[in-house]
Amino acid sequence: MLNQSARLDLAFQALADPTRRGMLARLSQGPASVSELARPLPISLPAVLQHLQALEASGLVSSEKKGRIRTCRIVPEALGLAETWISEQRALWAARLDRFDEHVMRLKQEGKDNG
Amino acid sequence: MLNQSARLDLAFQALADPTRRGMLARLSQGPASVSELARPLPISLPAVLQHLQALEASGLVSSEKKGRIRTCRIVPEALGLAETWISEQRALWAARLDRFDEHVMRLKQEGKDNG
DNA sequence: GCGATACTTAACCCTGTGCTTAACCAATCC
DNA sequence: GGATTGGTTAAGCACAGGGTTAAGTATCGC
Repeated sequence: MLNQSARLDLAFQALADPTRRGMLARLSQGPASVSELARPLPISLPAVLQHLQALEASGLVSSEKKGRIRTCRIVPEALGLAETWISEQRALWAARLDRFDEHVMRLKQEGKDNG
Repeated sequence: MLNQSARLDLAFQALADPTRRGMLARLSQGPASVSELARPLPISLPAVLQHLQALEASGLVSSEKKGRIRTCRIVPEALGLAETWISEQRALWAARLDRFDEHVMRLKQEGKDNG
């Protein structure tokens, strides 16, 4: 079992590559086989496999093999983890900014009082 | 000037490390000096510097030096880019899921018609 | 000025990532 | 059943990432 932080590592790392984001974008329009994913890409099939493994390790994508073709699909919940982390950080930051605004206003007020 | 994809690369890559996420979390509560960022971390100061450089390269953090201390702060807009990309993907996926639901319903309907 | 403080740079090490080619296995197709 | 298609594994290579120590530079406080 992976802890939260390790899962975020894998998710963000998976997202940090344009090839993998491209594969993800393709998959967000529907399932695809490995060769379908590879077709638009300028790299070899084994390279695509490795990217796919990174995506699966991160939980962003799942796949299953039937006959000789492997079908890949997006796992939507996984993106939620990353999105949640980001929006939490933004919330924290926003809360601090609010306090800072108050602080600035107080400073301005003092400026008026003294000038 | 960096294009969108390169900026996403840097942003997600910066987020893909627990040390950097920790620094970011610290900074979301307010500006800090380099040594303040380093204090809770089990690594050397140069290592912290390098993480800081990664964060600055991604645009997530900015810093300025005054006297001998460098003060680092979050750049809130930068997180928006990453968040936007994720939510766009989710929107695409959701749209496809809707179409899939329709499809399933149509299939069910046909099942009823034939059975 | 002198020592302590706060970074910064440089040089290096080890591991991980992204890619390749070559060879291999397993389902289809004719 | 032999060729083709779809995927997989293995081996190897180049380079980037994350860490170290050691040595430098620029304030600050006395």
